[in-house]
Amino acid sequence: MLGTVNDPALSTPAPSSNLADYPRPSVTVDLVLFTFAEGELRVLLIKRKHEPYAGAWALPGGFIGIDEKLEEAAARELYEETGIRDVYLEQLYTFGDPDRDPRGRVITVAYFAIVSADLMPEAHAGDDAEDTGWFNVYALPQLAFDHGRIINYAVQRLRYKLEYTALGFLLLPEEFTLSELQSVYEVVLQEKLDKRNFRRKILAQGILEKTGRLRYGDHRPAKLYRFTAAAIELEKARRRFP
Amino acid sequence: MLGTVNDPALSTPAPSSNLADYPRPSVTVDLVLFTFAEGELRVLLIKRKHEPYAGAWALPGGFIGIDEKLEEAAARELYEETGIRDVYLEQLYTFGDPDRDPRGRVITVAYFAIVSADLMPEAHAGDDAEDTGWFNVYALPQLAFDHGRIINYAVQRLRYKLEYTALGFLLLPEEFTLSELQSVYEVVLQEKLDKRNFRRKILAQGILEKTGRLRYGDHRPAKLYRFTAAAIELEKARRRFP
DNA sequence: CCAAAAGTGTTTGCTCTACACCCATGG
DNA sequence: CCATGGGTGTAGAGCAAACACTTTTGG
Repeated sequence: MLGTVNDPALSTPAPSSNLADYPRPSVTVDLVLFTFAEGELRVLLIKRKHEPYAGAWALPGGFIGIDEKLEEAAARELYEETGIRDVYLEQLYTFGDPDRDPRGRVITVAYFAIVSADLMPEAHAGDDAEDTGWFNVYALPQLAFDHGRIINYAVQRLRYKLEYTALGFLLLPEEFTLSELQSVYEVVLQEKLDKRNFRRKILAQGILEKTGRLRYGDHRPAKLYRFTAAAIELEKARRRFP
Repeated sequence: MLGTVNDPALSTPAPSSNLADYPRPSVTVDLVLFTFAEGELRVLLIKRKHEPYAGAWALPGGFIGIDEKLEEAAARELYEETGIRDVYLEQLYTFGDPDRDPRGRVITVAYFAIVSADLMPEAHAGDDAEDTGWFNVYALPQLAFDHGRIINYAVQRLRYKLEYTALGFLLLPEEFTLSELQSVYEVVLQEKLDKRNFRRKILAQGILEKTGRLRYGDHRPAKLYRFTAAAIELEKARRRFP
């Protein structure tokens, strides 16, 4: 039999169906962190410093601590590898095919995360990363492990969330124009939307308010909006797949 | 350092960021298997033979094999513990709080499953179970571990699936009356539906066909329907959260 | 013939879609 | 003054909800 019961924090002596009777896989968390900047839907990747796949781009993530909740591990790994904190986080899916990692059996619990472009502190590479970068979701480099598949899955989830909830605001800065918001929807859903219908629908939900400020650009200035505090609380509480 | 790399099927020698450097949790799969019988939404439970929680009711499940896909492990455990095979199966959520199992760190990947009442062979207790039984979801006994929470989560997912897909048929026998189908929706969604609107909507989808047979009961006989083969394939392929 | 479940249409309001022109500013 | 994106309303179609009575059988 391989391994031993390795949790010092728990006391019950192991009885008949002993954990030690079963080989144990390694378990990691990986994060798909989205943001929206310069008209692109972007995902955060790190360049791996170590084998396997040293030098390849991969999702931030790592091994769970033996006394750590899964979501805590996800938040910790993100912070350690990139310096980013306080993002919207929810569990995505668990990927566990036996051959997904050349080192052995590694099961990964993938998390889905969103950060606004303006709250996004400059990502900086942590210990396990040579570099970090934001990549356009529709133009990704070759990825380590099955991370391409994980990102595809996360993009589907994001589309779904945008169609059925108002979580789009998490991707944008605090203030934004309606055209910017529409652009988020168009880029994520990959379809063109009618301007008048989009505005009517989004305003009818009563979750936006004018900030009173204007964005000055090359031409006619646009009114700036923000999501109301009430709407933000409501959406965060809702989480249809917590 | 605890443990060793324990996957004999894979060959790459472990390089720098070694799996052996991290303590490994145990990983199990648990299944929430639903069916619908006698007007009740029911879930399959087994009575545990071993500690911890010996004698308590729990979800069928067990440790994953080290070379086994997660979904395969779920199907295998279900078969071993109950003799049931060939069910609709999809991943539900991964529960991994550090204190959810008194034996130590055990992460469980929960699966969501549905079987028709008629295909359901008599469940028989396997090696790890003293007994098995179908329980009304709305009248459950005390459950082992965090299995109550897992079932709640699965019921939410089932409601969701019924509202947005036509997966209700998986819960019923091959032939059923429209009133029986409506009753599935009412019991799962916990709301009363209008008979005429329900029938119109479900028939408009074009996924049902008359079998030509009738169900004779106490009173006026009801026409029997089945789902068309095309509709079944379509729904299985769709899986919005695969 | 009575009890009980099966079966059947219409009206109304709401939501979604398609669609085109004027406005305000910077250069 | 012109180029550019910002901003606005309406008509028609399709969908969802409310609502009550007749039919068929078993006992």
